[in-house]
Amino acid sequence: MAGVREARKQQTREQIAATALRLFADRGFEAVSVAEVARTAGVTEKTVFNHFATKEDLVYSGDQRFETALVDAIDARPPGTPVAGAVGAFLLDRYAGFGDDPRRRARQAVLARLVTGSPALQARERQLLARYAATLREHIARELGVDDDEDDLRPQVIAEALIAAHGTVIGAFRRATLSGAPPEQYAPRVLAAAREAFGLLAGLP
Amino acid sequence: MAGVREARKQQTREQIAATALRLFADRGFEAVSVAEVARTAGVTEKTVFNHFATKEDLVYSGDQRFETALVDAIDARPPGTPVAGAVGAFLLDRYAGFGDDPRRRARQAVLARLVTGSPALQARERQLLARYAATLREHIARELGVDDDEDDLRPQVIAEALIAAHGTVIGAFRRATLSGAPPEQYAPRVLAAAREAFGLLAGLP
DNA sequence: TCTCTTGTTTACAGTGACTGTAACGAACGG
DNA sequence: CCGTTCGTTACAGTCACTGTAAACAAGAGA
Repeated sequence: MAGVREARKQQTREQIAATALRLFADRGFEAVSVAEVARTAGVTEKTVFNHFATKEDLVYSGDQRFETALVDAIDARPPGTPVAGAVGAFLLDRYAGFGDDPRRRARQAVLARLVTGSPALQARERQLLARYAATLREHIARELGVDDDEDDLRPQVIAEALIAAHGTVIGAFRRATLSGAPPEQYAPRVLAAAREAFGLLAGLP
Repeated sequence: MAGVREARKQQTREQIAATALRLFADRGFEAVSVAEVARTAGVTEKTVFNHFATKEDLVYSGDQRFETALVDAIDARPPGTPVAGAVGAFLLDRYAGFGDDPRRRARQAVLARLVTGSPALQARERQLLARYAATLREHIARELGVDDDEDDLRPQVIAEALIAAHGTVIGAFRRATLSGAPPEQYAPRVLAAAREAFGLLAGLP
């Protein structure tokens, strides 16, 4: 099971994703066709779609991690802590570490430019956020002792409000990143704004 | 300017939209191609795209009305009332009138089936909600005396939370509609849930 | 080592949403 | 009555994405 085959496959996948991100960064998401990504990566177009269901997935190939981290944070919260509070703390902690790693920060900058320039990627992002919210809802429903799929909308509203705040903060960081200002300057400001934003929702759970 | 031309154009547009909705209702959104809509409506595919930018727009052709109603409700609120409260009241009032008109209710049922069955339409709906939220944000920012485009994220978070609650309620009505139960039965329950949901956000502005 | 199976990639053909352009014809304005 | 405007058509093309069968290399078993 320690396969040469699996390794090759993974390698192909990463090769494709890396090529795609480079091309997109150079010329924009819409201006590069999947065919060109495939050609540049040295594979067939079909192979690209065997690895990535949509063109947008080429950009959001590492999204699974965030959701698992979020769920882990919820499951690891000290007993008695409300889910909403744990989520807020988790997110704020994550923002605080924004751009510690320069490589990561560079990647964020590229992503910021891509997403702000592409409606398709924005749609994809909304879809991701909606998925996070759905996951969150289940956890909150459990905590509140609400039978999910019942007529109580509070879990979903709380979940969506938290995720909306998250999306808003992400957007703020993006705008700040694109402004060209040095991160040391804007990071504290945005972080303070994020704290304030989540403070609004503190009374929720 | 009282044109025969404009009338014809409008007629063509409505003819296309009606045909499309009928076909979609019969066989599902994805199963009907734009080419077929055009053929059935007696026009060219290009004409369809001259009137509707995307296939999804064929379903959401009457969306503008909601946004203007929302804005009107905000502008018409009694002085001193917070925007968030006015919006909540406006939405709750709207839900209360849900399905008064049988024709409207039938249309809602069709839409419910279409949207729950089509990821593309769900994406479109998220986009619409995001636009509403953006509009709301501007109004809330003005009320709070916040320079929009500044580092204060509260207006956007409040706006998105309200719109998220709206989306949640819509979804609840959809699920109830699709359950096949009579509206007299589920409407009060969902309405109560909606009140509770907006009650959560009452402390916001 | 030989062989049979399994899984990844390719070649190829096709669908469907959407765009651009030039031409046609009917309503408009004078 | 005539030139212009504008909605529609005909046509050709791009691009994301799918299905299928064949090529080929890796894994498992004898």
